[in-house]
Amino acid sequence: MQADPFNRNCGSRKVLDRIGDRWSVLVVLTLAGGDKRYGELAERIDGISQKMLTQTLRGLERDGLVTRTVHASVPPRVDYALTDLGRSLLDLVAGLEAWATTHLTEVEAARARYDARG
Amino acid sequence: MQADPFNRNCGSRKVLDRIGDRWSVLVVLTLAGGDKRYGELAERIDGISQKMLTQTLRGLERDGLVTRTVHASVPPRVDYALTDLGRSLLDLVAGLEAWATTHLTEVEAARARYDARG
DNA sequence: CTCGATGCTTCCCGTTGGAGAGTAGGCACC
DNA sequence: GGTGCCTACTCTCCAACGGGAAGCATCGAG
Repeated sequence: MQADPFNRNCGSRKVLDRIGDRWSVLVVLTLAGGDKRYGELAERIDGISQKMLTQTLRGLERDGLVTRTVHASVPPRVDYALTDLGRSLLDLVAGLEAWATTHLTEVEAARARYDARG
Repeated sequence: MQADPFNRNCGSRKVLDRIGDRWSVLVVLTLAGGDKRYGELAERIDGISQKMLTQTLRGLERDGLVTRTVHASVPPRVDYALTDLGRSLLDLVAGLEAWATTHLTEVEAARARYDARG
């Protein structure tokens, strides 16, 4: 069986959904700078809800992209870090970020043009 | 003002959401092979609803990534194609697809491990 | 003995997305 | 002339998803 993201039942579609997820991209980018705590991630990624941060981290952990380390202290401390697999995604998501920032003005210009015509 | 996708109000966040969208990625990949009609896209991208296909195409058109050409014939014919801007995304989304397919087995293994521990 | 810190979890509700039926408009066949 | 048929949507209904806020568990500090 060949991997084919265009087939909705292929596992690669699910993988693509995960790595293309809006929050996953930002979490991975944030962890690029080294281990981060839950609160640090929440602070850096503006607009993410606690529920979605937890959910995204669980998904990334399940897929082997990040590790979750609990320190038995009070108050609790949980560190998240990229795995080797997660680090192999870094170039790609950094590329997405770079594209978004460098082509921002072109996209906004296109948008203005489109909206002007209606 | 510097573009920062981590800020929820920055335009680059919206651009990142668009190019990281599950359906946008698949539409762009499909259009990589040349112009496609609405029905061809719907057929190729397994599992997409008509509503989301229309919505995704409109979004991509608005952002200047694809063009929409209506041929005044009966039955109607509408062709979609990538713009230069859209083509500049190709390497990136092809990279995502490649990552998904090549690391599929690793991700599935990680998932099985995670689920086994629970 | 209450407060605060931290990392969640739960509840409520508005928004989003999927499924499927309906629409427009002219040609083609009976 | 009526009945389909074709394509690219558009509309309607409903389930699922995501945001916001509040609750929970733990233990030391004050």
